[in-house]
Amino acid sequence: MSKTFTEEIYALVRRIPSGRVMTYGSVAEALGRPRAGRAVGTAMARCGEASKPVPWYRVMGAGGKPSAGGDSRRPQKQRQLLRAEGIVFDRAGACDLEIYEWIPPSLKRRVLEGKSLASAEITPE
DNA sequence: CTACTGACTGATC
DNA sequence: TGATCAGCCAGTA
Repeated sequence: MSKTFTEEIYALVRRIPSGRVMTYGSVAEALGRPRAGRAVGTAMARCGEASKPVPWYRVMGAGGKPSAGGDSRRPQKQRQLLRAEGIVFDRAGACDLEIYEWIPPSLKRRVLEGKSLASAEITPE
């Protein structure tokens, strides 16, 4: 039970289906720490050291735009990989989270029980 | 234990 | 539309 927050992040990110994405903030929120988006970013920066591969490119900034973080080529590569999964980006280089953002089943259930099910219901498929 | 560091985010300018 | 500022966080030195 001493799984580190980072490991939980990797586990969740690995569950994101192809063609779907999550934001740093939503990942943190899904793990019970709505204000830990920054820590999520730090973890993604080291996902290469994870025991199993992590689809880091399926995690982007809150605006639906790929994150930079120093390397200006990463966002480009990220978009390329996501487009290969069917995701479409607008001229500003952002995708519509209302369509592609994935809501973890466990969290989705909680949302439905609560009240606002906004984006949780309009997810495709 | 304290200090510093980011692939964050929303508000401001 | 783009740059800056100030909170928030877990991991690392």
